[in-house]
Amino acid sequence: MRSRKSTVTIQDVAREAGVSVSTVSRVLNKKDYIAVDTYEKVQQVIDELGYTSSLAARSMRSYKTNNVGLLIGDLKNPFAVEVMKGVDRAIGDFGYELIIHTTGKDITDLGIGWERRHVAQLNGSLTDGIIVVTPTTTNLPSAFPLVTIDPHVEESSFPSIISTNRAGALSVMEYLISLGHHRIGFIGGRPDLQSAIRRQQGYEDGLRQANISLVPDLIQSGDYGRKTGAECTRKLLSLPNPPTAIFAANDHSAIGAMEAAAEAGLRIPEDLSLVGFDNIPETAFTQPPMTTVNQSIEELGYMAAKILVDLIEGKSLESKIFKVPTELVIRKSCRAL
Amino acid sequence: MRSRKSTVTIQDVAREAGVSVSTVSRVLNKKDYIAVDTYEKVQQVIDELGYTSSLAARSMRSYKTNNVGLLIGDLKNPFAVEVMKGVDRAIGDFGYELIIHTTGKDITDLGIGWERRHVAQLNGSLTDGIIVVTPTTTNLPSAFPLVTIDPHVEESSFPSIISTNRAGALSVMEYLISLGHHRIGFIGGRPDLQSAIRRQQGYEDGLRQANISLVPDLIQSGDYGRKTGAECTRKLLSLPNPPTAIFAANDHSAIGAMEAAAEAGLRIPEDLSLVGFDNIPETAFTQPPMTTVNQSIEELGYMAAKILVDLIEGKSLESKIFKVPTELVIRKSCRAL
DNA sequence: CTGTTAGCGCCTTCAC
DNA sequence: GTGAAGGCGCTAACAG
Repeated sequence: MRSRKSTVTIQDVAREAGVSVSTVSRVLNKKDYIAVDTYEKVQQVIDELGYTSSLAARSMRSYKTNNVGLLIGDLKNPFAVEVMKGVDRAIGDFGYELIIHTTGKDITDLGIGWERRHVAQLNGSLTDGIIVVTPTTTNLPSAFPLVTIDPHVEESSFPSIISTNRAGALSVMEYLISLGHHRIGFIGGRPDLQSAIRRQQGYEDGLRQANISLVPDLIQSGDYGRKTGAECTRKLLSLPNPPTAIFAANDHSAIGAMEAAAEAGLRIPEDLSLVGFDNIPETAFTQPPMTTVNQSIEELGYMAAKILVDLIEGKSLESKIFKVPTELVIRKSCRAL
Repeated sequence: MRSRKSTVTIQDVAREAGVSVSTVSRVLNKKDYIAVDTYEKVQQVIDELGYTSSLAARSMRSYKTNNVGLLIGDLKNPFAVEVMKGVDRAIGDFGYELIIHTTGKDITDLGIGWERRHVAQLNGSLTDGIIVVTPTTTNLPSAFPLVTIDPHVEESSFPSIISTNRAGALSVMEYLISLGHHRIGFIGGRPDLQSAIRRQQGYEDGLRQANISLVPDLIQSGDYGRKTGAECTRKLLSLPNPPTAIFAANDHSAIGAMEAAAEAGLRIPEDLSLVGFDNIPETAFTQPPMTTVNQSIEELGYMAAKILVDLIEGKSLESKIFKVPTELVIRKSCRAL
């Protein structure tokens, strides 16, 4: 428990400056007219005492905090971290500040209600609006501006920003098929994530579009992890009729696949073509550099913040779903058959 | 400006449940004895209305928020992001929640006072204590628990966690020298950062310890950036008597150095040995894999949080400076002469 | 066990 | 121009 008075409050400033609290409040908010010397006097005392108004008290009264909230379940998730960077850049551009709230716990350890709780906790007091990253529920308070990024559920009552995972995966398939590949293996991601589902859809759509029939054995379900990527690859390679190319649903799996291929004595791209997804920095340095899909997660965050600010400032939105494009990055892990 | 009543408050719950606000407050805080049926009734209303207490109001009264604050100037700094992950993990372990505050602006655009302002803003209202990453000033409010990570200034009035940059750099030098290198180039980091200064000290100490005289030409001052790393390397290589090994103050510079070496037709490690610092993921994938120093920045964050929690809970500290060890990671970018 | 009372620090009327 | 009073949503004392 903390001692009662250790922060300097507006009262202290008022007393020291010999004015009333309301006068101090006025100079703080630079509104209303104030005598120049009063202003200067107060300002000086503020500096002397190192006074700063309490966010809590202020936001309780003023209903406008100039803060944007960002709710992240789990910082261990690199996706969330990347989003955060984008949001951070955006709020800087738009003149807001950012409050990120996390629990440090594994998202799976938290009850269902945590998102709701945290949203309510921030909104209506500390922040003017909130961005929620990959919310697992639609049941969120709707009284305040709220934007979701990559929601798990298809239909959301809030504006949401999503990455064009399906389209990105499709472009991978088109590329691979244009190179002459027909037997293309797929290493799936975590089945509970929308992104993984969409990427697999893209894989299947690509096949369908080229009239190549889908071979269930060629689809392995992974978990976005490196080790699992390697395992899936081993299974794929031990097939009686192994694939000539493998599309991994994310770069980590793809790196695992690369390792498994090396173990099996296979050269990339000569003996096996390989494509990842995400364009994480490591992919530029693998041997050979990996062809992958850049999805600019950071851009997702930026756009979310931009839209939230529009919402806060009362602008009307053109749409409810905003898509951030993905883009194939061709490097050297694939070859034409 | 927001409409007056869009959040459901404790008052609403009280009215709906037919009890007083204090009763609601009691069931919220699970203290004091309450009749079971009253408890259930209130709890039910809370659920129905989806009520959540306002962080702002609560922390204004209770002086204990169970939140730890983390002040980060600039999320573009990977160091800060890594620290953040460690802090996040720690607060999860210790049962706190985390509030991160950033401005999204370039740290250089902010006045000197920003850290002070933000600390005051969080502490004394929202958080029970604060961690400040690489503070540039000692002039911080001291009324509340506060821990700094890698402060720019040598002498700090707060507990600080620092990385053993000097020792890590020294171990690099010992390694290089044990390999028979005498002409060792150094690519410095941003001179305004303590870490950079310390690493350079380690370089110089290593030389001194082995009785190798310091050659000013072999020391290039960089900025932790990849491009600058390449430039410095070009200068180093064009010396009449070029170094046989280069120690770059961070991995990004080292990767730049690798590129410059390739340009010059030099093979690593055959023609030039190279060591970086930080152990960023990319270094495991460079060609050849880079020898570097692992400094576990994440661990810095974890320890900072641990110490802050001790402080908050009134435990006494053994010391004021806490060091997190660094460790040489030997890969394949160096060879014996 | 529960209601009443008093603020936490601040901003916003409304007077003067 | 400036001060006094009221209340934002909540918890902590004190009665009952």
